[in-house]
Amino acid sequence: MTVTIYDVAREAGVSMATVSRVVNNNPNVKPQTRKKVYEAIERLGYRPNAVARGLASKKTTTVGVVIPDIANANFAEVARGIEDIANMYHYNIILSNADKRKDKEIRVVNTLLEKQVDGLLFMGGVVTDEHLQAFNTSNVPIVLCATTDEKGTMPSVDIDHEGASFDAVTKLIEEGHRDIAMISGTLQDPAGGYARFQGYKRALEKAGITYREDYVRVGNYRYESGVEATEYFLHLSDRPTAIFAATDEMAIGSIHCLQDAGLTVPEDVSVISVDNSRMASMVRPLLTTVAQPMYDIGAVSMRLLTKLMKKESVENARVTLPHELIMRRSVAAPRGK
Amino acid sequence: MTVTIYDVAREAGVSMATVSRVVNNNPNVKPQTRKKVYEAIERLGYRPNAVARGLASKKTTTVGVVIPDIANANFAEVARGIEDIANMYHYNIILSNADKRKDKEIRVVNTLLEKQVDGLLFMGGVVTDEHLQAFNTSNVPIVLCATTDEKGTMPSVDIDHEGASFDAVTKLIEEGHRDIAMISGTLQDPAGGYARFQGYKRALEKAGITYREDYVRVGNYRYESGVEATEYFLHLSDRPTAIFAATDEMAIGSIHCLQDAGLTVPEDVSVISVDNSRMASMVRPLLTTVAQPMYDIGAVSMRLLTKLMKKESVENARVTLPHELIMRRSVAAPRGK
DNA sequence: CTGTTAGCGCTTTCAT
DNA sequence: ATGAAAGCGCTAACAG
Repeated sequence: MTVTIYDVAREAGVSMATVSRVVNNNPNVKPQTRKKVYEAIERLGYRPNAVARGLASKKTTTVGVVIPDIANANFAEVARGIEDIANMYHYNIILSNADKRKDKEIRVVNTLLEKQVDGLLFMGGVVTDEHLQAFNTSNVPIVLCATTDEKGTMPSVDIDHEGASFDAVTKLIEEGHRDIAMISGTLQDPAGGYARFQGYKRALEKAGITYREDYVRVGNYRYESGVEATEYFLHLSDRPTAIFAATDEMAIGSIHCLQDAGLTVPEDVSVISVDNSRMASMVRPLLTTVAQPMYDIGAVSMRLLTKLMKKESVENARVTLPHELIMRRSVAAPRGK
Repeated sequence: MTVTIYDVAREAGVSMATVSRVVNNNPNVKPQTRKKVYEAIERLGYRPNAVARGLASKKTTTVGVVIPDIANANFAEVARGIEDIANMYHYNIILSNADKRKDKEIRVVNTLLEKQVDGLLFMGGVVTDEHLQAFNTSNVPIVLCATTDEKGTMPSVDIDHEGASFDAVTKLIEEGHRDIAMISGTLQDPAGGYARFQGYKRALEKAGITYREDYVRVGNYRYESGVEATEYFLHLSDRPTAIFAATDEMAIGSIHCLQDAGLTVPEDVSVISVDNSRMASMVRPLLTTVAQPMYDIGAVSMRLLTKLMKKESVENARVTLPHELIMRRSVAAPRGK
């Protein structure tokens, strides 16, 4: 019922080996023979079985990608970068969602490895010792994508979260702000959370501004937590003149909360964030934010992985991509300056 | 170097068959033996080779999902629904992006089939005869997800795009509007485009309102095209009192364009759309929109696929999920009513 | 409850 | 340029 390479061989009057050569574009086949084989393939509607091929050749031309949350626009963008480069090098990708849960992440890595992927891209999230342990059992290369491990033992591609955050807050300071609040991500998250918080603190410190605990609220990256945090700030006796949000989405929540309270952005309160998601251009006022090159993170990490899979030498297996401040309309000098 | 089932067998002093049985949770193994095998597995760090297993058993416990655009929030949501149900039934999924391009869609379907997926979910986009032809070569079940084929020959789960659109426009009419413009998607797209346009026309017709060509602009589903279309409407001598956008994103572009022109929504112009994406709650005013159950579309289609894969009988292989009007703040009666 | 033995459909030496 | 034959690592009768 399924037509195999053997059927094609018989139909074309050649051996399996020859059919295999034709299918794999091996040049050592007489054009005439090649033609015969192609015709037989056509006639029979033969479709190579990638599973059998994978078993025989020990290569699947497939790379596994574990993504923390497919519904997250940032990760989706990274995935696009991965896809594009994977296509270019003729790799297929298996995208597996891991729900940002450690147990599932590890399970998914193991499943992918069982499926004999030729390489693995591990995206986002915290990389614990348990992760490292799972990674170590692999005999195919793995690169971290949009995350890094503390130890620095794995190949990885990421941006400088701390620096991006530092730049955003510094911009506020340059505009003359001193009362700067932050809507942070969870501090357990080393990249989007902790690092950005550290950048905020460092910028303050450098400008000689004393850090105030009540100027920091921890959010969950979502819109709602942006509005909640901002509500809190508005109730403070000396409310901030500027708000730095760890993500665009929280920043937009913040802007709307401000506006709903009758304040105008940026005249009354400035808002800045990091991400530069598409939504940043879909608010009024347009959001000033630090752009992270998500697509590039995907592309570069996939490119790195191809090198590793081909056992090419790589000069630098831990790359940090540059970020950039995108000036739009949500930041201005504080009132009276 | 790679440890195989044979190594485990030797280490545990049993046969390959027994190891296979414990790995596959076959009850016909003495607990003691089972234990021995588990220990050997542990000691050797054995990881079953899914490729070999797939070849031998002719089952991969993997289903292929072709997604038109992974960066599209709607599709991502569908994917989540698929994922959740797939997990529940212990299927892995291979997510393949197809860039909304027909050639790539067909290529991707073939690749997935070569990889011997046990079933296929084809998401979004137009289903042409060429698609049908590719689907026909498959000997595993395929279900259309968030789309249908005109012919009605394939299993599918979708919503009633025409009806959703009709309901949105009818809401506007009930509020007293008669001058209703539409920002449509491309008319070549049968679901999000053409069907919604038809719904608009039918609602108008039913209310005895004459259709005006200059009240319809074709957009590309994106924010910017919402802005552009609305600019056009604003230049009309008798500008509409309400705007119906085929997607939330275009609706938000429309709202912002209106606001930038000094108009207020919904007092001066009402705006309604269909989608109910998360963004609908991230604008001012909050967007009134018809909700499509994207997650459910994914979940239901995956569930349907599992039945098909198990050759269970299904009563109805073409399901239409209900939509629902979500009243928020972007619609009001026209001025002077 | 356990072992033996054929394959699954293909790639890959090794000959010729 | 082509063919023969030996696996790849596993499952699935079948036998016992």
